This record gives sequence, C-alpha cells and structure tokens, in this order.
Amino acid sequence: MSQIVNNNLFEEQNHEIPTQMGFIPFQTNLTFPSLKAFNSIASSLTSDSDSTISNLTQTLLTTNPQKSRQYLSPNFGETQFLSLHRSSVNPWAILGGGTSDCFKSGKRSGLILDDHHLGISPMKMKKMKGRKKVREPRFCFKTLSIDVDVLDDGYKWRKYGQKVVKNTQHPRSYYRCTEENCGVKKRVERLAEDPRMVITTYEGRHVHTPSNHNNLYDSPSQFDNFF
DNA sequence: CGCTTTTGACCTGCGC
DNA sequence: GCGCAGGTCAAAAGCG
Repeated sequence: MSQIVNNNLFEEQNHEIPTQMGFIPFQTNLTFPSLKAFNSIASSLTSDSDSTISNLTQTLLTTNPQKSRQYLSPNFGETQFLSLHRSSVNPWAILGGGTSDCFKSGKRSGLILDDHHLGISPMKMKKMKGRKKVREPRFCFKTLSIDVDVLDDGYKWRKYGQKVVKNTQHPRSYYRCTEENCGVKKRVERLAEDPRMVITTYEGRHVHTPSNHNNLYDSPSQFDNFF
C-alpha cells in the first residue's frame, strides 16, 4: 500500500505552477490514476506541440484556482499527489520549444534529466537508421509511494529488464504491455534525491482497453474533474 | 505447463 | 577510437 505523504519536492524546487506540468491529485483508495484520464492524456500527447499539458494546467488554474493552489500546498494531507510532466530535453517534447522541467532546478540525476536517452531504444535506432526519427509520445508521472513501485494503471505489463542507473541506489525497471500489437512501454524507478518518489514514464499509446477495464476505466476520480 | 521475472550479455549512441 | 551508460534480448529460474 502506498502511504500518504505530502509532496514537498515541488515546494522546495518550484514555488510556481510550472507551465508544462499538470498536478493531478488522486485519493489513495483509487488506483493510479483514473484510466479514463490516463488514456485521455495518452491520446492527446500526439502532436508536436508542447501545449497539451500546458493547456491542461492552465485550464485547471482558470477553472479552479482555489483547488490548483490547494494541490500545491504541503498541508493537503489526505490526498496523494501525482505530477505529470513532459521533459523539455526529450527531442520529441522539445519540438514545441518547452523549457520548463520539474527537476530543472535540481541536481542532474535520474530518469528525467537523462531523458535525451530515453524513449529511443538501440534497436529502434537501428531500425530507424536512414529514416526520420519518429518518437512515441511519452509522459511521466511522479508519485509518492513508500513501498509500492509499480502502480496499478489497469494494464498488464511484463518486465523485460532491470538496470542500475549511475548515481542511483535504486534500479530502473523496464516493462512492456503484454497485449499483442501494443508496443507501449513504461519505466519505473525511484528518485535518487527522494526514494519515496516513484517516477513512472510511459512511452507510446495503448491500442486496446485496459485488462481490468470494468473495474477501473469508468471509475470516477478527482482527476476526471479537470480533464 | 505456461507465464513472469531475473540477470548477464550484447548493442548502440554519445562524449571525450 | 575508446570507454561508458542506457536499453533490450534471451536463457534460465521461479511460481502458481
């Protein structure tokens, strides 16, 4: 079980709501996060524009400034925080000219800041030789979870690798969606600076419904109120 | 028995 | 060109 811990990381590093990051609160009795929202994001992150997350955040700020402030408060006790961000270093994401990064002000380490290496496998590189590189949409969630690394997002994943990343104590795990013809991958690792934080990076879009669709896909969550 | 996880080897890109 | 680091493969082991 995940424990409820306040998210102080953003408070320490960024006192403003980043323009390209969405803050998604969800109750701990819900699985991570609403699948409806998950798919909504995944399907919207397909263009070269970097505006999607920015727009979502702006929408939240515009429509519900009180709540958006609340989510940034370190005293928002009963809600576990979840952040959504897209790396500005990622060549796929950088096309929109984005510059905001939730770890920008922090030390360079871990998955986010090495992002120029992510999402493009050697095999893919090989296959793409001589062709224009086409990147799958990627986005990552940062969650606070003391003892659970892999959050239940409704899809079935098979682990295909684990790697100890330099300067980190915790290994990075690589997962692939088990559904046939679905090439979605995800990486899971804990943040070096704060092992309570789990970084989950998704790459690609599911071409099918979640395996536990009935239980989760339609379940309401606070997340849905914003997207 | 079939599926999943583990883990060492291998491949590729990048920086020096 | 070489070494390093990240990402993936695939055989073996584990598990229900």
